[in-house]
Amino acid sequence: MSTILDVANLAGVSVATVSRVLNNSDLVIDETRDKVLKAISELDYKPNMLGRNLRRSSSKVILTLVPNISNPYYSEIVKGIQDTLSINDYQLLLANSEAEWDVESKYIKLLEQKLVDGLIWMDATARSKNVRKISQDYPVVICSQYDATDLCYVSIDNEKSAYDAVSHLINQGYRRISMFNSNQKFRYARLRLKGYQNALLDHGLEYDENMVEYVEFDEEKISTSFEKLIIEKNSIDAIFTISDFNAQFIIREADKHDIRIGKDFGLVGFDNLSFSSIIKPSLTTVDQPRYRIGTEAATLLIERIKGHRESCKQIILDHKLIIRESSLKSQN
Amino acid sequence: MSTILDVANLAGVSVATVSRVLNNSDLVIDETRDKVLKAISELDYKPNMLGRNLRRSSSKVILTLVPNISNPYYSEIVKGIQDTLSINDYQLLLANSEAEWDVESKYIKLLEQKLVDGLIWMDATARSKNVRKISQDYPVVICSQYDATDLCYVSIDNEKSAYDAVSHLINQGYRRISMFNSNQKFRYARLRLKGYQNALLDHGLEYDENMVEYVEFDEEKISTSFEKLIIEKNSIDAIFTISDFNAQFIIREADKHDIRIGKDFGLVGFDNLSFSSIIKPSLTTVDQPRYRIGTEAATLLIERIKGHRESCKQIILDHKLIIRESSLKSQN
DNA sequence: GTCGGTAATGTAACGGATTACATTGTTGAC
DNA sequence: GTCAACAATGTAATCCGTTACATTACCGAC
Repeated sequence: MSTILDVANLAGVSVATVSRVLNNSDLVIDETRDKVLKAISELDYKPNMLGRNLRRSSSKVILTLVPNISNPYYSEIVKGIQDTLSINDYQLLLANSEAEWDVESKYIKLLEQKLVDGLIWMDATARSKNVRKISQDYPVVICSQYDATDLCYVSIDNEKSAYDAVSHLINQGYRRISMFNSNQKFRYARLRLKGYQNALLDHGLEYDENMVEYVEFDEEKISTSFEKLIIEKNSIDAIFTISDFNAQFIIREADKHDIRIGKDFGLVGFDNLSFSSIIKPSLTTVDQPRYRIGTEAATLLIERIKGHRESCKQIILDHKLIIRESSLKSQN
Repeated sequence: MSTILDVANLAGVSVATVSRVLNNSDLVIDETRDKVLKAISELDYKPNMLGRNLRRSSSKVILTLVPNISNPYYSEIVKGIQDTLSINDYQLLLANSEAEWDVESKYIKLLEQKLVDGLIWMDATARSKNVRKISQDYPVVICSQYDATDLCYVSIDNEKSAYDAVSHLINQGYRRISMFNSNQKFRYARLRLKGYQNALLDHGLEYDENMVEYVEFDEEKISTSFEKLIIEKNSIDAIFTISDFNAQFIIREADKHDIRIGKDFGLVGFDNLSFSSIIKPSLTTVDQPRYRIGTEAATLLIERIKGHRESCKQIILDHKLIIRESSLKSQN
């Protein structure tokens, strides 16, 4: 593996000149440049970024932490991030955080250790204290809603969107509405729970904590929870679930039990994943401007890296309730 | 941002000693170690990996190129990779290659530039020549089937698996079988096309290139292709498609046209994605041992990095045709 | 012909860690 | 008491680029 010195020697110039050629400085006359380029191609020389980055203390690489890359919700956000970064000459790398602090913290080390220049952190599960600490010390943008003004984040209003979804079910005539939530380590999960509670209370319904199930993104747990609520309690008539991803499993379960979703049973999902319009019944869901979340986050991050301290902003984008078949109610 | 020198000064020792503490050398007496550790925590010192990696010329980071992270097919492979790497003290980063050489080549630079130690390259779309060149020069494992013995790869037998799928349709009684393929830049797509052709010929059916559509993973194109084949030609009675992902859209289209899949129309997908057992009708598909593909690839890569030149192996894992409702045929 | 200015290139410090080798200090054998 | 052996620590070279500053060479103006 050849180094810049090898190139310099072969071309008969100094390393400085080679470096200038590499960095397109206009201080090199064409003749010299040609000699250098010839040497570079002859040796098949590739600059070692470890050296360059050490000197520049920057890598032009951004890391995005995704709790679960197999959840299509995130991929559209990532696309937004990718497009924005690539325009700005940054490269994007992804890491699957599994939504676990142990994993998250390992990847955050890449930031602390200067291997990446910045971090877009989706649905951080770390404690607020940790999140705050890290994002004070390094360029970080969080994709989820926080209440602090000293953090950079992009999100929808999770509480309000859950409120809207549940209110819709109530307005349709459903009364015993369960929530299939995800782990409370997710801030969005806590916020949406609040929205669920408030919607119930505001419409004169009682909040019963036994009606909330915590199921993660796991088919089996959903099946168990569903049976428990349906069979043992035999009383719920609708579910608001944290993700369309879960909703597909709920539909399947309902089917097993001959429960007709969109007729005697209401279902509202979240995220407006592509299949939600395709499955039967089509799924009422809350749409987030996912691509835009990505572009905004990337833009914010780049500003922060450039050092605009004042760029620490909080961006809340609009959500939209998309009403489809699964939340209709037959008049009986 | 403090450096190892700051720590050394504060602790009243040399940088060498600090480095020894950092690397758990047993050449440091407890008293000194304590002083150093105290200084480290006092300064909140984090070793700069750019320095360390430059010296060690290794980053302990592996890159995996995924054509499309939103395709759940890849996520299970990634999980296998992740688990294996993490046991071996490597970190995994992902990149979305969009299955485009322009993007791929940008990320491959990270390898050439020593920012990552190795690459797992899924469904490389680069020309064979490029793939071969890169994988000769750097530690690379390819996840897809190649015919060369000088490459490291892990895959199923794509040709055989397509052959099996199409033979199954024929055995069920379907005769006018179309293939919805993806872009021929994918090697697996070319191999599966071969399998499709051979299955037809071996069963005395004619191969008609107009029966093959190239649709990518795009709902709209699928819709167009479907209508073209169904309405204009009004003659196909089955589809073998390259991915379950596409199959879901085909099901939807068929529904629009009142075509009863699993009765008068056969459909076989590929990959056995989680939803394929859930949708209606449930989908006949080809299962690949995805997690295992990941673990094998990661194991191979680590061996290559360790320098076992002889570790350049080709691994072909077993596939399995999973027969469900979508390929049944009513007796009429 | 001399001088100033500038264009082109070179020299060497630097970034932050690791580590071979050098140094110091301690212990134990004789 | 001397010396070898080894433990603990320090010094400085090294990894590979970048870039401030130094140097050289050439030009035109006077």
